[in-house]
Amino acid sequence: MTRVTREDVVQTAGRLFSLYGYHGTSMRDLGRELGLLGSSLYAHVDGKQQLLVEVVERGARFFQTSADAVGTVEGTAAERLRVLIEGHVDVVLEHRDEVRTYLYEATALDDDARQNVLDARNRYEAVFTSVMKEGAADGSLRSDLDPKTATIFTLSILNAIDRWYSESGRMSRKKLVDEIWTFILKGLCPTNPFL
Amino acid sequence: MTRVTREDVVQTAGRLFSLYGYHGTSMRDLGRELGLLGSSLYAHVDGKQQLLVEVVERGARFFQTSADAVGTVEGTAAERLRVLIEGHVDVVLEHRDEVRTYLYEATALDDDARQNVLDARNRYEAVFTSVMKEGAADGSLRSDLDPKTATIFTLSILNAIDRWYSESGRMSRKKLVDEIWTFILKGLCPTNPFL
DNA sequence: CCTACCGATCGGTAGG
DNA sequence: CCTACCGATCGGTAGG
Repeated sequence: MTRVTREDVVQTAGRLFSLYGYHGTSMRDLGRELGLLGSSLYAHVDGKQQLLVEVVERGARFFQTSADAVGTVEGTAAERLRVLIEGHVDVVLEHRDEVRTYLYEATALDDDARQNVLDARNRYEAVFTSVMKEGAADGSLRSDLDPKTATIFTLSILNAIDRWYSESGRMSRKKLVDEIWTFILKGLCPTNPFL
Repeated sequence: MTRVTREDVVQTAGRLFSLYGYHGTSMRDLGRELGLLGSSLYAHVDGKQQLLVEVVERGARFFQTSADAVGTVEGTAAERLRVLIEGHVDVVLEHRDEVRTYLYEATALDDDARQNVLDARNRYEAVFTSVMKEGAADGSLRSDLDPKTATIFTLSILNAIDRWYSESGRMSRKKLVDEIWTFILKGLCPTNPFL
């Protein structure tokens, strides 16, 4: 690495935060990873908390960008849900460090920034919930379950992916999405006409 | 609190670890919470890492005890799965601090203890996977899905409960289990004969 | 369980 | 981006 940029600092911070947590990462750790002293980082950033804010904001932005794109998708609500799920999986697997930090280190944020994260999560969740409601209306999804609860269960599966899935394993990303889709749509029930 | 016991120390450590993380909790924080100095804690425990090990082990033990009980349940695999799910929900909601520390702070454990946690998780997961396989065999669950993947998805939903569910909210614990059960069994698909 | 303390490490700054 | 350093805090110990 010839020259450390601010971008390098933020990215590496994301990696260390996702691996060891915010409180488990020192500015000296971060500097060492980049080949410079901890104190030299302050030429690039204001402080440690700013790094966390920036990494977490990136995580939030990736998800929101994915959700925004679904507004333009034509078709049934079920089709839009499929697109939402694909987008979520892509975000998790392509921005693992930022996503992990966003999901698990937000508690280390100062009050204002933490509230922003909660707001962002609620906005993102609301997109899923809307689609669930639309699905009940257009008949492409069940109408008798609580859309909010269904959203939470769906996101629980999606957010946990980074805790077990490895792209180098025997399950491809497409297969992963298919498995999720089948599980969420059809469930474990055996006497299902779609089998 | 008249007299601080070792049990008080471990329990309070669990609470702080679950709230602020292992690295976000100092021995002085823990002492303050108990009304004594950080250095006084060493009359009760060997060190901070020992506290983490103990809290995490409790989390693992609660889950394993729940899973062990299902071995005695008669009936179909689907019925045993339902019992496993009820047990998991009970453990999460009755031992939130230990469970959160078990799930999210295991990375702060020393190598040996962390390996023990991974082993314990695999043992517990294997109970679910066995039941999924039995369900494929006895016809009470679908036979065309990967039992390992179905286990992961189910546990993803169950483990995320502590991140959103509040016992003081409008959803009772029984209703929660019912919602999970319906979602996992029947999915979001509308044209289902069980509706 | 407190007093008094240890060496190590923390986030961060001044000045170049 | 380094040198040199700051006050604060860390996990932990000796001795009572």
